[in-house]
Amino acid sequence: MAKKQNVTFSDIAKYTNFSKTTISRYFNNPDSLTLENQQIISDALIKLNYQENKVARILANGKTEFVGIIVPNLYLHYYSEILNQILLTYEEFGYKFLVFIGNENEEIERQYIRELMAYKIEGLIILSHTIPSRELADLKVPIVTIEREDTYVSSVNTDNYMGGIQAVSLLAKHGCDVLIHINTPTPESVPAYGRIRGFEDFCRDHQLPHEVFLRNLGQHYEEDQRTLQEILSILEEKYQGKKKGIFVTNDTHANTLLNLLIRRYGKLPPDYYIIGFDNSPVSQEAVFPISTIGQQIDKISHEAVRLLVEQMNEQKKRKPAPLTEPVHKVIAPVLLRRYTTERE
Amino acid sequence: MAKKQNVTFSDIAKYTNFSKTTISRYFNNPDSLTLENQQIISDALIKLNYQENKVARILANGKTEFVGIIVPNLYLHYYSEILNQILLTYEEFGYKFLVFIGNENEEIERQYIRELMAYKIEGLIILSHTIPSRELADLKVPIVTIEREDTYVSSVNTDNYMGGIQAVSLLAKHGCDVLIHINTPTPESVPAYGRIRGFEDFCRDHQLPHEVFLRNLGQHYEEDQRTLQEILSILEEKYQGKKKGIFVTNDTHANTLLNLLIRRYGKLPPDYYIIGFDNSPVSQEAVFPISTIGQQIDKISHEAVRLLVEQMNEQKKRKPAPLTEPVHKVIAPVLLRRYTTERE
DNA sequence: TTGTATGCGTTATCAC
DNA sequence: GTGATAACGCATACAA
Repeated sequence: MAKKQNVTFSDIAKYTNFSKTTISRYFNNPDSLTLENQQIISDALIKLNYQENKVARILANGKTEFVGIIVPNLYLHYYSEILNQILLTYEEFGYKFLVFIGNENEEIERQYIRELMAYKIEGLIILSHTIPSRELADLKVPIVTIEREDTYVSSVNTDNYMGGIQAVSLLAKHGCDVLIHINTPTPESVPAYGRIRGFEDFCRDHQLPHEVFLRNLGQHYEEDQRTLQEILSILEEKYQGKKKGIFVTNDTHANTLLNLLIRRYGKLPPDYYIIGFDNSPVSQEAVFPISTIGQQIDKISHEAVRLLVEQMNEQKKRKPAPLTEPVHKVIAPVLLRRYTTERE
Repeated sequence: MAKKQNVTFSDIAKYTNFSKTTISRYFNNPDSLTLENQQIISDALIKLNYQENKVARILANGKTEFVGIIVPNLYLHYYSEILNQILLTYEEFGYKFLVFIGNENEEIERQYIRELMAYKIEGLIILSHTIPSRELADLKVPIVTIEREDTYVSSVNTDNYMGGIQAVSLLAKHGCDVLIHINTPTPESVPAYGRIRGFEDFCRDHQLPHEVFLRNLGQHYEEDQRTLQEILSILEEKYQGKKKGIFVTNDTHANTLLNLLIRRYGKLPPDYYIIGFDNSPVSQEAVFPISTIGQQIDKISHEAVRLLVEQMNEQKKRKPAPLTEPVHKVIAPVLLRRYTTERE
């Protein structure tokens, strides 16, 4: 028996002696049919083995239910977990996600965006840092960014400033003699800069001895390790005998630092207090669980999609009233005390 | 000035005094136009600010260039890295990816697949374990699975058997008195079962004392830690004074085991040799770098997409000749010797 | 409650 | 090298 082409509304209409319109209505507004006729069509669908075609539907009604996502990478747990949580919102909102990895290349990312636009995405979520928000705002699509420069577009970010305060104040409360912050050089326009500001403001306000190390980290593990070892050597010499409270800007680097100490001393020496940021798995799975400022990734992701859905729904109205001002949502971080600050 | 609707081929045709057909050709077969006319159209596109609409193109020519992916989760680095590598193949092959998180729920995953089919995906990559390959094979789409039961569908897997052999033979070469394998209960149909077989075959063939522990791992870190601690207690008692070579089925658990030893002894005791599996970041970032059997995730992912593209291209021919037999590709793992086996 | 006619934006077929 | 016309499969205004 020759393989038939795809079954369409026409076939079903012919088979059931209804019109295509009625078949369409069966899917989009079943209540407008009699129960009896619903049953007839329902049976026909099974008999003919109908497979719906959403592409045709898109062309007809303009709603793709596609959302584009551009992530810098999935190597960092933070990004993969954000993506994880975003994808899970399909259950709640029904949007399908077209995902691209950013490549850190502006021109390539522009091409990705063009491609996404060609597929008529209804909204866009951006985590990569390359394209300025000024440019993103010009795209005629609702946009939400997460933890990146967001002057001209809506966004969801962790309250990094509060996180910085929480971290350093915990260290201060434990009576550390000197407060250290280790971070990478961060532009002030990036939300994560708030961690540095929070740290510095707190120390200044409370007149506490402190020092900030800004070094390029995050390229390769071995390199990061060397960089952190250098910082450690400086600390050992400069603050010998003092109780050192170290706020590291993420758990991965906090873990590297912890490991350097353990390799040297077989334990975490009593004059070191460490706290990281993110609550990524490594903070729990370290030899000694690392205190950290936990980002609520589930909330961030959910809020980002919710915000986007809101704007996408607005677009679907007869007379859409797009946002006049970008909306910036801020999610509070959570302080998690673990061994590296609470071991006495 | 009123916002115009989307610019279409009609508008361009009108503007340039060509027909829609010619505009279409400009995109799909530019060489069939004179250079002069190409220029005219090219200018018009810019002047009118044309944005291409691939949805309409899909409806007309049937090629969506969509590939569906179902991953169990992105929490495990293995999965997120596979996804990462798969997404990167966009550069090479141009396929767009619609990604779903599997949820470990058969019925939900079936719904995801229906949704993907409704969007006329050209191919499907499956990493989740819930739906039997027998059922997957019935979908009228090219399919490739990765590291899961694959009896009736094409697949790409690591050579787990060889990996098991490599791991245990390294431990044996170091003169371990007893060889231990820690794993979760694994059905024989899952490729990862090869690790157990490799371990057992090697030990049997060389008549080496050995023991396999099959325990439920991978739920929660604390629980895994308890389970591994129990195993450790057994080993300490049963094989006291003996040189123990332990092959753990993944790096995460190998790291947990290592941490338990370090917390107790402040170092890795000389009678313990440990090797993991996967070469995930944690194996490098552990206090002492963990030897491991590295999965070549880049190769696995690339090969999976390549295999899929091959089948998708076949489908596009006038008279497609689908595979009569599923193809099973196997990627060799790589032995990585690090501190936990090489520290003397 | 159901049907008719038309449109969505592109590609394919067949002419010229 | 270019054009007219008919698909592709569904949704929607309007009519009945």
